[in-house]
Amino acid sequence: MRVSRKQVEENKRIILEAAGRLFRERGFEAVTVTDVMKAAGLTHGGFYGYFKSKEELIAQTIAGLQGGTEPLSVDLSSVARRYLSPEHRDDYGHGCPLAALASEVSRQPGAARSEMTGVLKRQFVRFGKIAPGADDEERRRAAIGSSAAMIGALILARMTDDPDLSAEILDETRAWLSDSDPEGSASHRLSGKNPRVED
Amino acid sequence: MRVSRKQVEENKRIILEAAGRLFRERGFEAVTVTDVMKAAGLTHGGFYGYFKSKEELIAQTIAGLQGGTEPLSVDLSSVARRYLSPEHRDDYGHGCPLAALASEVSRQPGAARSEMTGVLKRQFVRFGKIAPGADDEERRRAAIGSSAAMIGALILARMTDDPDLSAEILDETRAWLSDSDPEGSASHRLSGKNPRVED
DNA sequence: CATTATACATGATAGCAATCATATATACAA
DNA sequence: TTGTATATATGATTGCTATCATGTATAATG
Repeated sequence: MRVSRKQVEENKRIILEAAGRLFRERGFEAVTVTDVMKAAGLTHGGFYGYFKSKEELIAQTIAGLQGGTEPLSVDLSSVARRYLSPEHRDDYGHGCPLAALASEVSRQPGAARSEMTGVLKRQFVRFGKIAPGADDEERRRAAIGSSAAMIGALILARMTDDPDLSAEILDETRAWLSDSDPEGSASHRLSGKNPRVED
Repeated sequence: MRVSRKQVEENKRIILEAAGRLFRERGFEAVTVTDVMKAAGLTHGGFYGYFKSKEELIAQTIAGLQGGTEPLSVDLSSVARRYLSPEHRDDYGHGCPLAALASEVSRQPGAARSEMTGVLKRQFVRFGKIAPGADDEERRRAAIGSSAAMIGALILARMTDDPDLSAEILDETRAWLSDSDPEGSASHRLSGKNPRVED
């Protein structure tokens, strides 16, 4: 049965939201078109009215996964505390799309990769604004490095079946990010001076 | 036709090697049993003489993927230079199993996860021996943090379809790892003092 | 050398998933 | 209100993949 135009728009949003959650939870391949439609409260048949193919669904889903675009108002240290928390680790469905999907996207066709590249570029810019560093170059470097460390740590913490090791990865990576150099000075990578953040 | 026992042993090694390469290149799901057997120079039928299931093949493949167990004789900085090189980035098939497969392993059943956990633990121990730090605790922290950063960076560099961004991720993460704190002191995370490494 | 066990090939089987075909109910236009 | 367009449901279809069944050549064994 036909539904209203507003409902169609709403349905598309619901489908993309369901896909975003399911893909992050189970990956692209393990999620079927039927799964997505069912999660959206519809049946599989209507799918091709919305998308040309599953491939297109994947690309559009990634395009919609861009986290908030408003500037972060906290320092990187707070971001790391939340990012590297057990809660985030255990919540694939609502967590960081890069940690959940970057590996799979590597093996996806063009559109998915370019959409996810957009997500990544925005992430670096956002982080660059709050990262410590004397100039823009240093801040961008810190944004890239600490993003890689956080994403890598989350992936590893999710991978292992050893709960102690998983917690250790989160905790030690967080500490290592805040830590400074091996001499134990007071400098902190993530909480150092940053001209753009007021205390 | 039956083959010699030596040949059987050899065939199993060839199958596992082919699987290791194919899985890292394309992931577990995209590689079929037939693909693996063909790459090993056999046909699909014989597969179940070697493995109870594809799941078992995956677990045994991961078990065989443990990189060298001999201690690293270089410092972390050299390791990072090779790990974060374009050559490693482009060689999925022979590269780091953690970067290629950690995300997928998260969604695999128990055996695969525990085998990969073993790979990870050994990696931390190996890195801990050459990581900078005043004591074992600091060195382990550095091993975990820099592993996470390198693996995360490789995953992101492989994901993006923007060649400049990909190179930037590798280069900046390497520099960030060697860099010290935001104040620009002379300390270096990866090349700092390490009592166990002689120059 | 004769017998037996077995590794591998060929060829099902069964199930699942993407995609397509068609029917129907209903929003929308007139 | 009437007619038409279309969103969705139901139900193929097609192709792929894991797994199994069977035959056969040949290594092992005595």
